[in-house]
Amino acid sequence: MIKVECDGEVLEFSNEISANEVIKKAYGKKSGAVAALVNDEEKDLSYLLTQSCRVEPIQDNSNEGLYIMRHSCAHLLAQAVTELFPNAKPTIGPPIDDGFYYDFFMDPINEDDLRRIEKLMKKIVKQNLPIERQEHNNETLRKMFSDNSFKMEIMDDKIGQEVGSSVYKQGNFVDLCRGPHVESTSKLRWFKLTNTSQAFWRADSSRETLVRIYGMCYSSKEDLQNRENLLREAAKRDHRKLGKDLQLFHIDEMVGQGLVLWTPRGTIIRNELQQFISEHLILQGYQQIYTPHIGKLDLYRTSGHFPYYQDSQYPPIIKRDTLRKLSDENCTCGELSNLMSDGEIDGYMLKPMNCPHHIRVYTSQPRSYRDLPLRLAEFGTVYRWEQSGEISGMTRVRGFTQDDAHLFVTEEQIEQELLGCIELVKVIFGTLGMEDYRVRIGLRASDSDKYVGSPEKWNTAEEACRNAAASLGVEFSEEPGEAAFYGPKIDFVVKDVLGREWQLGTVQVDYNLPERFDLTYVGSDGEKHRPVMIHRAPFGSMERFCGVLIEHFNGMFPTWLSPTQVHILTISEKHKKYAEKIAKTLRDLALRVEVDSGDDTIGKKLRTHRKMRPAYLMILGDDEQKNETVSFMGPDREQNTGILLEKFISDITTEIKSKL
RNA sequence: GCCACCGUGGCUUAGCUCGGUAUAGCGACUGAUUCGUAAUCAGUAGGUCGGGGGUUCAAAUCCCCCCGGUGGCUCCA
Repeated sequence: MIKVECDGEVLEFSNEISANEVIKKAYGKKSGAVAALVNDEEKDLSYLLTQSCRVEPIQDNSNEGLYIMRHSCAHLLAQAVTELFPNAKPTIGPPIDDGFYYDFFMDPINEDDLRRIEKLMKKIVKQNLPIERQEHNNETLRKMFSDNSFKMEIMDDKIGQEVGSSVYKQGNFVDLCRGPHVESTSKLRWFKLTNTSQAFWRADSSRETLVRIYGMCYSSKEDLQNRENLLREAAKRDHRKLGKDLQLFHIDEMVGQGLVLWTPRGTIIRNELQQFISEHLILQGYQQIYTPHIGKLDLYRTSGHFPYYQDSQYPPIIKRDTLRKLSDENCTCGELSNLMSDGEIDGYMLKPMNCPHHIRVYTSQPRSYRDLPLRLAEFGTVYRWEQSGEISGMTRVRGFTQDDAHLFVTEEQIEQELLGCIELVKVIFGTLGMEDYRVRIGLRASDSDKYVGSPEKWNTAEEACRNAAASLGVEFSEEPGEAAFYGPKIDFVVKDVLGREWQLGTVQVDYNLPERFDLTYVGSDGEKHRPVMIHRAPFGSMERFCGVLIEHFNGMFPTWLSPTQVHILTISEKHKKYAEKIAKTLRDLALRVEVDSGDDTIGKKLRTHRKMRPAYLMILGDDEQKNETVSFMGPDREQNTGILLEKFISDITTEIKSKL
């Protein structure tokens, strides 16, 4: 007698019975179950219950259920691929957010192949092939997959020599897998293959290159369509598209990859943001500085950025005389590079970060404990040679301006100063309504020796990071191994419309550079002490932040940020004078105003100007002119007719001042 | 950097499979119109098809190289 607890009731069976039968009995035939939870362990529906236990269904629309379906869908993909491309070797195929992927060792495929594969998958779904689990010992498994070195490698690592494991079979396709899976291919109706890419076996670029095929998979047609709609909508607010449409920035192939040209309208947004930050810097006791865009190689030899990070830097600038001399001596590029690394040749480098310059501002004067914390801030432009394939719009570029600052502090001041930094980030994100961000604390990896600074100092700094994050009531995650080699950090990560995460603000503790530059301050004891540095950039970079902001606001910026705040449209040309008069009044108040008194119809003008998404669209005609009023549509899209100009002015200026 | 795909006037785009110097709309400009809430009418200008090379009597169309973009991979001190 087997007693099975299911849906709060205890059912009794005289013989062993499958989880599926029990669930059907308790929940009916259309339970929506794709797998079962047997004593809290995920099992196939076909799993045979041989003794008393608890059973619950895993629904197809639950996170766990979707995960299982997506995993099964990956198998379905592999079945189709191996049928169409018999030489393809399946490697791994996990479920991911919204779908799945599978990596194959095979020749690259194109879009047509992808559609052929998808078609075959649909056919297999219709065939309603049962998906069966089989248990095998290690020896048998190795025989089964002897022609697939990748699967063999997985077995070497994961399963070891002794233990047997399971495979799943559908039709003629068998895959090494611990499951569970849906019971039949017919359960996998709502999927779509999305794209292919190249990946490396074990994410190691020195290993085999694989063809990765991505797909999405849902439990219902509606969910799949919703996802497709979401992606379509997201594409519309892509900052690269809006940046072009709204004339916010331009990236020109003649200027160079990843080099942003800020157009007049985009520059307004950037300036407003910088102004906003500057105000808060003053409140927090920062001092702003300017430093040049280049520095001597020696500066970066001291900081350690040269020659070690050469791959991600623009090549150095060598003096003309030196180059000429070396050229006369038939010096090769390799020799030149060595001479630079050795310090025998000097030159200049575009700065890949601002810290060394700021450090030299620190050392320009003797410092005492009374000077600390010294907070030096700069909107500093840096240049990094990002891989060409990584560059994208404003979010990943080769030249960008950080809202950077370096705080030189005593050991005891770290926590207090971290707190200030986080507060600043919080104010900025709060003002802009960016509530959907996460805080990540990067800590040491326990097993690595790449870190500089004593373990005691690290403990203090890590604790300070935790306390800073916690005391502000921000939710945060601790991630060991995410720290920089020179100190722990707090990162602020936001998601874009497509769910991709972007790191924006960052706060980092640094024990390394003070050491390398031999920074000191005189303490109250009259002795020299080593300060600690804190790097922080609440926006990260102006480019990335604006890119994310464009998508966040869908191009409809709050009035204080809007490149053009009021667009004045006239009903006919005879209202031109009145429009100019209103425009002048508003411009005198430093409002950004555009006037369209052309001969288009009002309908046409509305259509044209709405495209630029100004904060206010103002319409002026006979009624307004006669009564000295204005009519407008504001950010709320509501029509306001016959409003006194004074009222409009007081409302819009209040709105701008309070950054609503 | 790697794999796949893409690149036609300011923007969107037809043509490319089966080679014979390019299609339309928006925008711009000119004129008419002076109009009350998502496209007034007519006309004009503007491209040699991302760049270079090759095949050919002839290339936007076929081949090669390069540049740029998109999606991923890898990377992000």
